Amino acid sequence: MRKSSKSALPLQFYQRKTEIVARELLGQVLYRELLNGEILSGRIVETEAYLGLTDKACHSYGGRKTNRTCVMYENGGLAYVYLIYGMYHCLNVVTSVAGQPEAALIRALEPLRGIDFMKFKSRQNKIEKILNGPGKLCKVLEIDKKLNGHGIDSSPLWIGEGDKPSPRQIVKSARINIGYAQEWAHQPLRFSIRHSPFISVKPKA
DNA sequence: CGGCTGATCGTG
DNA sequence: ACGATCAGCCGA
Repeated sequence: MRKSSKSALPLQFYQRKTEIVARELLGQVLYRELLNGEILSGRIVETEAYLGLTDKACHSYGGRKTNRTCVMYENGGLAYVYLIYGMYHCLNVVTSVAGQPEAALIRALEPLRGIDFMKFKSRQNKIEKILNGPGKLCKVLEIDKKLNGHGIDSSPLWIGEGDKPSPRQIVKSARINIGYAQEWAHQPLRFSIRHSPFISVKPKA
């Protein structure tokens, strides 16, 4: 009997302040059911908050509403998946309420279920390096634009309860690779689990 | 370990 | 043109 998505977090979880959601996503578990029925999963260890209209690093900055970004304008709880650098995808969860185009980027996971298969697929034997980056986790979990707009509370892609870190285990730091965002570049909008070997980039001291 | 580079293409 | 990236390669 396969795990159902009944354990998924309710969509209301995402319809709150984006920093809160990004922080509380730490420790929760992302599930992906593949076409062949296989279920892969990983514990979220690193996220980033993107704060919409005023955030120069956010795709919806200044109210940009395009084919790519329009899902961010929906109510929280949908997947926002986009292509980056012509070759990778990034997975976000839309946060806040309709008209507030904000999202939380899932940056790294601790592999849980389907580890052998994920090792094989990523040709990576070190468990810490299988899902430690937004592009890598999308590749291994087969997440692409076909999942854009998918409700994150049901198969084939959902998030369920996991082992949450204590408040003191949560590290806030600057977001990665958004140097162009000027004063927003150094805002502490990245959340990670302290000392986790599964994160993408170690926060500075 | 840290820094640099090319790959590759949808979006604006 | 450029990017919410990554693997590979280089030098220390």
